[in-house]
Amino acid sequence: MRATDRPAAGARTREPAIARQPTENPSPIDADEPWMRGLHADTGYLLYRLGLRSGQAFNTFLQESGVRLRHYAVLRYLATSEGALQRELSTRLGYDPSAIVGLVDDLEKQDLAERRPSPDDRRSRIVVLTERGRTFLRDTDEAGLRVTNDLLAPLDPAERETLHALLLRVADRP
Amino acid sequence: MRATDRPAAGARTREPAIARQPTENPSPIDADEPWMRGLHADTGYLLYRLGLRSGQAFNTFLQESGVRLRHYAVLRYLATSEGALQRELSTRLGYDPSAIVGLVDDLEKQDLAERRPSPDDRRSRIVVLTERGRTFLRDTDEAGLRVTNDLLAPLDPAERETLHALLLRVADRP
DNA sequence: AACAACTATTGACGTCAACAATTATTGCTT
DNA sequence: AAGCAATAATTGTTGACGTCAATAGTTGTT
Repeated sequence: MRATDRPAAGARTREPAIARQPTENPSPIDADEPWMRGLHADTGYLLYRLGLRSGQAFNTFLQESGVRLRHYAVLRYLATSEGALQRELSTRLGYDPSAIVGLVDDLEKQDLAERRPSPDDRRSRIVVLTERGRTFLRDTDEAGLRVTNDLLAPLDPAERETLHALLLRVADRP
Repeated sequence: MRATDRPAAGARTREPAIARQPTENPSPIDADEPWMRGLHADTGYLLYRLGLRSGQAFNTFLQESGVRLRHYAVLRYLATSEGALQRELSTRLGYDPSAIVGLVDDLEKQDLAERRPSPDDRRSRIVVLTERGRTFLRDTDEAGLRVTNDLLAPLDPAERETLHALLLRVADRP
């Protein structure tokens, strides 16, 4: 990959370039200069954009359930760990501690999780799934998978597997 | 205010997990249940999370430049299309029309882009890059690539290529 | 006993996405 | 040509979200 070669490509005859009538413009990506490559040429931007789309898809799926993606993430994490300190939820899920407060509040209001005092440290609260939280996860699991499958529709199973593995590699480093 | 905490917390020793909330789906609790797989088992969630990380990385990179990721996206789009209606920016970039207004406002304030009246339709404005916008893209291009490279550090070039191709396939369907 | 570090919590501030409503303009219909 | 639906840009509002600062209660250390 070219690192620092940007040798005075200037002299771009500043064409006025108006009135393109671009209602159905098929993106003329003939980049004679590197800085004018399209947005989709950047993997980071693709990730950003697909992340938004994925989050939206998940949220609309969860919309009927009363919880949102962030709550769902907490629930799923609790399903694997069976009890977690709020501080742990914060660091593992990447949310601010102050955000965890509200999330657990909401989950408690819906009887999907509950706080228990920690026997070791009275500062800490241990958040655990309730029975209703468990059945909620069980009932929504299938539909949740469908959301992802929908998102990855253009890929065949093998490609999805590859994508997942690559994303995992990228993600696994705090 | 820690007055009334957990009133009747008496018999809560082990949670024998009897479904007192009879759902219409009486599936029993098996050993390894699918609904308790980790969050990272879901590609959609991985995308969501990496998208957030990518967006943050881009924003911190752009922070010094005075613009943010959304502005940068507009600029990059303008670099390829050389003039676009705000409505076009809205649909192609996925932002709400009302968001485009503020973005173009900001870009105009910094003399990175400007609105021009459309000769065909007086309702429309054509947004074009200014000369300063072009040099801005040219100057920040290299650092922008570095952000993505940093994000994809765990992957070798071939894997990045694969990932990019897969993401492109997923993204390309409006 | 005093003090620094930590956990959960609250509050404030700015960003951001999703909608509804408004203004100016266009195109269609009659 | 006059009325009317559709459209482009804009304004405003609402709620979600991330970040940071500050606080109360608690722990461990000195």
